[in-house]
This record gives sequence, C-alpha cells and structure tokens, in this order.
Amino acid sequence: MAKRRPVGNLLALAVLTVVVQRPMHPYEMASVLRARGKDQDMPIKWGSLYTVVRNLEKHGLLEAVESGRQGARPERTVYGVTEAGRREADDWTRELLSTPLREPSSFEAGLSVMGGLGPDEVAPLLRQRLELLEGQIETERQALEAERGQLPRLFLVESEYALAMREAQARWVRSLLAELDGGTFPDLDAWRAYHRTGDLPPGLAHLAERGGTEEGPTEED
Amino acid sequence: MAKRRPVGNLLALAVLTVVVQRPMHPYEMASVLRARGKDQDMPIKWGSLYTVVRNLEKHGLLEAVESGRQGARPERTVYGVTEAGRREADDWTRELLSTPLREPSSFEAGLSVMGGLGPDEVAPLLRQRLELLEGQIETERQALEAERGQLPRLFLVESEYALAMREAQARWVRSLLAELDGGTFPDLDAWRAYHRTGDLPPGLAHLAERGGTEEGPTEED
DNA sequence: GTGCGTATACTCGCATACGAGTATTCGTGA
DNA sequence: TCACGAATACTCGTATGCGAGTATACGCAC
Repeated sequence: MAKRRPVGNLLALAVLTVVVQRPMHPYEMASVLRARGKDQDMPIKWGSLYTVVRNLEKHGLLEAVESGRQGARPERTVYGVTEAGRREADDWTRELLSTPLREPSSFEAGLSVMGGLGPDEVAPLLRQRLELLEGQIETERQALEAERGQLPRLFLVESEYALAMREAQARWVRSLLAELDGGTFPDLDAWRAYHRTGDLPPGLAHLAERGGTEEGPTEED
Repeated sequence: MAKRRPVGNLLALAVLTVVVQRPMHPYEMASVLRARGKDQDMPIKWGSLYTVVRNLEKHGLLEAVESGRQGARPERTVYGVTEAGRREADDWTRELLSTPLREPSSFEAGLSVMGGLGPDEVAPLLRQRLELLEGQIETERQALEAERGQLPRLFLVESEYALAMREAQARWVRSLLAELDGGTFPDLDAWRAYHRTGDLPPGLAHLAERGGTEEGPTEED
C-alpha cells in the first residue's frame, strides 16, 4: 500500500490538478497556483517547478502539447495532462484523504528536545509562541471570513482545517504553560537539576545508557 | 531572523542532543535515538546519518574525539560535541519552541485538491481516515499510559502533544463528515456538477482563469 | 524615444537526501 | 567446528531539491 509515487513532490500533484483544467506552460502553472494560494496548502518551492514538470513528462503523466515562441519571448512548452496523469492525481488525492500519516511537526521536535533547556527558559519561549499563534489565528480567521462571501465552501475547507489545528495547538500550549507557571508540572526540580548538572535523576540512567551495542571489554553492565 | 542553520536536517539536532551527554560513534547515536523513540518525534531517515555527522563536523559543531578500531571491526570514529555545537543545539531548540511555522500537512494538501473527486467519493475516504485515526489514538493513548509510570512527564510531553493533535484532527473530520452526510455542506450539487462536467459554476470562472500573464492578442479581458 | 524599475520566464549548479547494497561479526544449532 | 541466518556497521550512487542568478520584455516618467 501507499505505492511509491513516480514523482513524489507534492508540487507535482498541484501541477496535475491545475493542468487537468487546461493545458499550460510552466510559468503559467506557477501563476495560477500562486493566485489560488496553493502555496499555503502545500510546501511548495518554486525552484523545483521545472524539475518537477520535466519529471512528470518523463513518467508520462504530462505531455508537451505545443511548443513555440510568441514574439521575442524565449521558447515555451505548453503541457497537457495524459490519461495516466489524471489517474495519478485522483489516486494520490484519495490516498492523502484516506490515510493518516505520522508527520511530526517541528514543534514536536522542539518539545522532544526541550529537556536540554531549563524549565525557566522554556516557559517564556512557549509564551512567545502562544502570542504569535494567537496573532496568526486572528489574522486567518478574518481572512477566512472575508473569503467566505467570495468562494464556495469547497475551496475554503483546507483553510478551515488549518485554522482549527492552530487553535488546538494554542489550547494545548496554554494548558502546558499553566502547568509550568502554576508549578503543577511534575519533577520541575529534577528537571532544573538535570539542566544544571547534566545528571539524570537516579533510576533513569538507562535513558542515557544502552542503545549502543557496546562490544568488547570496555564496559560491563 | 531564523538564520539558516549550517546543517538544516532535524536529524542533526537529534544527534547534537544525544552527543551532548557523552561522545559516541555514529552507529551508537542511531541506536540511542532509536531506543528513545526519537524517530517518532522527527522525520528521521537513517540513510542520512553519516552525511549529517560529516556535515556537523565540517561546520565545527562536532569533533572527532577518538578514532580507532576495536578488534577486527571496521574503523570507527567517536565524536564529541564542541562548544559551538552546544550553542547551536540550544539556539535551535529555542527557535523550534518559540516560533510557530506554517507547515502544511499532507492531509491539508489532500483537502485542497479534493474538489477533483466528487463529494460522494470523498465521504467514504474521510470515513476511512477517521477509523484509522481512532485506532491510532487508542493505541497511542494506551502506550502513553503504560509509559507514564516509567518516565518523567518531561519525556512524554511530545507524545501528549501528538495525541492531542490527532484527537483534534479526528474531531474536525467527524464534523466535516457530518456536514457531508447530512447534506448541510453547501453547494453539494454544484460540486457534483463540477466533478461530472469539469465546469465551475458561473461567477467563479476567474478561479480557473487569470494568473497566467497571457500576452499577445490571444485574449482580451 | 530613451532610461529605468519591475514583472516575466526561466536556467544552473551544488548540496543533500536516502534507498539499496555490502561486508563483517555474532549467535545458535547440529 | 562449521555453517548459516540475523544483526551490526557502514558506503555509495543517483535522483532530486531548490536558492540564486540571469535575461528579456513591458510600463511609465520625462
């Protein structure tokens, strides 16, 4: 399951969905995608556009429909989607919708290494995050409200989801902060000590040890 | 702000935080990280380990502490962290905690292109996602409960966050499904028509048009 | 009409990512 | 004690990824 995509970059999916509507040359794809704000919904790097289009063509998902120059502009190639491309786009979309993936965010990574900083440094950092988060939420909520009149719900769903996730994150950060500030977070002192001395509290030594397959007579345990 | 990291891969941060505790050779780093489940918290590809370690050394964040062979094993290099490496790790952690990034998940990407499928196909896909999601949530909740006795809260925080986000996602999917199933999602018919014919409802033509800078006399608007 | 800033429409090269492969060692059974 | 499967400990090649750069065209001021 989850067969490997011939072109894995999500920009490729964006390209396919836009070319399905009408053949285009690459730069136009970029303009349309930008105009629709797709770069908000996917991690799109425009530097990859031409590579991705070339790869799509190589795998028979796109085909050159017309190529020539208009005026003195550099030569441009207009690409159309193939039947295989259409299938790939649909199949990919189905997979994205139906299969939840574990995709750790950078915040999760940050949380998993926050032990390296002391709790008294972590709290202000989280407070800053919360403030920025609240600002973003407000901005997005307004943008969404403004678009609600212009566009059908269908085209706003992904923004609604993003907003809901932001709000959930803010709530979670707020509750962690309350525990840190209120001192109800357990082991605050052990954490402080660990941060100062680098020593884990006794009984947790196995966290730092083992894992390496220590061979030879260097150590016994 | 957010100065470019000399080694951008998050695996590098994981390596730094583990080497801070005690010098190691690369394979041991991998074992320790795996034992701690860090590959759950970050998108870690083990194939990148040696490249990342080499880059860290090149940028002076890690240094070879000892290099030699034990028994007939291939030569191994033990790396320790430098002062710069320690600073980099702390600074990076601070940034991850304090600065919320827009990192669209693949589900968001899926939602943003779901118009290409019809609503009657989307609903079952979402139902499948919801079921898988609920299973994962249950599994993780139990794993978390089991670890709660063994480990201090500090080391469980990232799992708690991941779980909270999963639950928020499940709630959101449930509510969207309710709208689809109940027929209260607006424009269901327009969506169906669009899916069958490929035509956008009138008044939305500008969605498909413009964006490309159509030059020349091909079109006027 | 000519100079200049901005938008258009790409190209290129380098670094990195990472899957697949390889060689060594260890443990176990016969 | 020898064979063999599994785990250990890496290496390598290739396919991207993508930032920075470039060149042309167009609009507008003067």
